[in-house]
Amino acid sequence: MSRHVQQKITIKDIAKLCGVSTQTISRVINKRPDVSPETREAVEKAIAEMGYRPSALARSLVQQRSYTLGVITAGLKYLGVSQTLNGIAEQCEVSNYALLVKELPRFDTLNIVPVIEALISRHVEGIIFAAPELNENIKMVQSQLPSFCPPIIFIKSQANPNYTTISVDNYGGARKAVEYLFSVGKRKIGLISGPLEWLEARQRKQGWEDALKSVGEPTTDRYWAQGNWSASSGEAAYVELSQKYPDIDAVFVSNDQMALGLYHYAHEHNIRIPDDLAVVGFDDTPESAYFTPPLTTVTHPLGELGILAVKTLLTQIEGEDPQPPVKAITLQTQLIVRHSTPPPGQS
Amino acid sequence: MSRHVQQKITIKDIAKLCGVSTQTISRVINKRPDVSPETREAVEKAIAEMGYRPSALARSLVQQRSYTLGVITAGLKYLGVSQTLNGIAEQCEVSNYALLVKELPRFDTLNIVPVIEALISRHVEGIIFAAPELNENIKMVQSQLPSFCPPIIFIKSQANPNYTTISVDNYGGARKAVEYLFSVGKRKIGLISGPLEWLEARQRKQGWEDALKSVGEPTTDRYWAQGNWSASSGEAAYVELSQKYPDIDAVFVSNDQMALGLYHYAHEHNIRIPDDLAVVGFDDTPESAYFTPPLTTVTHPLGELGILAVKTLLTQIEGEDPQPPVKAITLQTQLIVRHSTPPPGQS
DNA sequence: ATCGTTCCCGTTATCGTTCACAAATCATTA
DNA sequence: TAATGATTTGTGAACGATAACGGGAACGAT
Repeated sequence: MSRHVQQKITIKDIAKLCGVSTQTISRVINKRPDVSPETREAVEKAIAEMGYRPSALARSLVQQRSYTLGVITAGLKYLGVSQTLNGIAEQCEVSNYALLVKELPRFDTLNIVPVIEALISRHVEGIIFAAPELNENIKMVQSQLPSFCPPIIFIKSQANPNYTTISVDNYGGARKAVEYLFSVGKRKIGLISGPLEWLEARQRKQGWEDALKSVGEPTTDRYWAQGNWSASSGEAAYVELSQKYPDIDAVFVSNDQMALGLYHYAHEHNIRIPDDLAVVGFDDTPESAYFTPPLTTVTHPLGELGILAVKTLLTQIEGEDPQPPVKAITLQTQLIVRHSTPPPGQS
Repeated sequence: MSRHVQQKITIKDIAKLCGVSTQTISRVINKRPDVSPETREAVEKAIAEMGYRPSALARSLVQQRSYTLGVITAGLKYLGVSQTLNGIAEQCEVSNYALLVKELPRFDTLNIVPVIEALISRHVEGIIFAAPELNENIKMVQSQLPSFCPPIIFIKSQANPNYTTISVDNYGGARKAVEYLFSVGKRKIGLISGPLEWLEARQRKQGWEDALKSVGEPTTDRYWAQGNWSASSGEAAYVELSQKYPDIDAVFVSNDQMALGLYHYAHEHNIRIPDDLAVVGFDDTPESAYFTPPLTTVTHPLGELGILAVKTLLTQIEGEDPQPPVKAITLQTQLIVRHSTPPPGQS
């Protein structure tokens, strides 16, 4: 089998060509001061002419540093995950680290040992676990981590005394959404949640519950239906809600796509938004501003999440402290009021 | 600075522990037959107990094979790119290759030498260039490729005698869309294109032009406005079209998001879709089925694109032929008729 | 003339693994 | 009995680079 091995040019070739030792070449490559200007120039010329590229692999081996991070994702094809990955990738470029991506076959893949091992065997210096927390997957992962594991950060998962986590304030975002609906006079505020296996879905649900409780309209498990994040499930969930609770006058929908499904149904059945039914989404996808009517929604700083994960990881890796403190970072959300809800102050 | 070097366990530690040579350990790891059952068992036990993981780095170095692919992307935060990346990542997992991701700072980054070098220095065995073709970027890239470069595949770029390309039949998809609009009685069929710097935008525009020409309704550069793929630009482009050509009765919009922008305007101005204005999009995003009315659109097999890229690359890498033939693969699209156009047969 | 610096460069060992080959052990056959 | 073969194991070099150390040359100062 041809490996396209293409007779690599190594540091030795350059050394021979220049009539100096490999060490001198190494010094030039690494821009060390102790090389005479003439030698340096000659070496640089040879490097350029031969098209020599130092091997990061060999360097990693001897230096015991790979300048590589690993990220574990699931559901890359969905917008949320990929936006976070985008943040991670961008920050890696900025910080000059390479990025190794492992995609899990499913959201709730439990046996991640081979995945972690693949990363460790490639000497990543840190790992970002960017698959969503659902069921007990994170616990499983944590229990499976090998004893010698590089620093690892969990994105979007519950704070934990042993591991650094970076998440979005789903709870607060949901509360803001519901409190706003209340402030504009809505009283029968339903919830279309994501699948409750998902931590994010539970957190948003809790925000909805607590918001209503705090204004004296407890839900007692009513006015609630569950979707699976997809538009079609959002539509189905609303059908369920409107049948069970015909007096519903607002819905907090756990993501924008399900809200779109709801819109679809509303348009077909002449339900006026926001007059008959106010709607608040979650995620602030770029499209949501162009729904009809434009969707009031909660921002979800997915890209920042990734950027911050890399930055945090790098401070751990490059920091002095061999046992850096565990942090639990939470990013705040923001309510974007558009026209699927009455304007502020109205009630 | 702490590197968390964590006194790695190496093959030597295991060898010492078992009282055999490292070579024997290597044989066990690689499941070679020439080890006695007892030794093998003892070694396996030691490996498990010590939590030893072979170093893929060291292995890559000596074997001159890294089992790693590199992918160069731009605009990961957009759904299209990330779906392709998803396909690539999935197929890499299946084929047991690692994946190194480099994200370009901009779509039209011209100097990609450092990016390619970063990949080569990490000994990737193949490269997938998955940034869209716009302006002359691909030519630039190709002219910059170092003489010793692993096999490279260009996704979504023009066929080329020197490099393997994998693309989607944008032209054919556009033709199908326009021909369908014509077949249901629309005659003044406009185009909202993407930025013409993008090859994909040009190809779709060409499909629109040729389709109209072939039915005797040449456009002579009329009935056309340009957007930038975003919903807001789609809205603006339609405003322009409808003012210049008030008799317009259909639009082929180059992606679903711009179509959403158009919808937004249409709803606000009581333009009935499809009666007053038929609309066809492109991409078949999951949301498009939940637009009001559900959008007729053209499928865009982005995930397949990635899967195929990896498979093709691997046959080149693992194949016998040191100079595998250049291929130009084109994936077909499909028109999905929903309710933003009249049903078939009507005219 | 001797010494100490500074500057420049080379030597040797090392990172963790595999390859090619050699050597040892044991059983089998002439 | 010795030779043959099969099985199992070890040895040294190599992959491509860097770290640590040492040595020679040139210089000024004593």
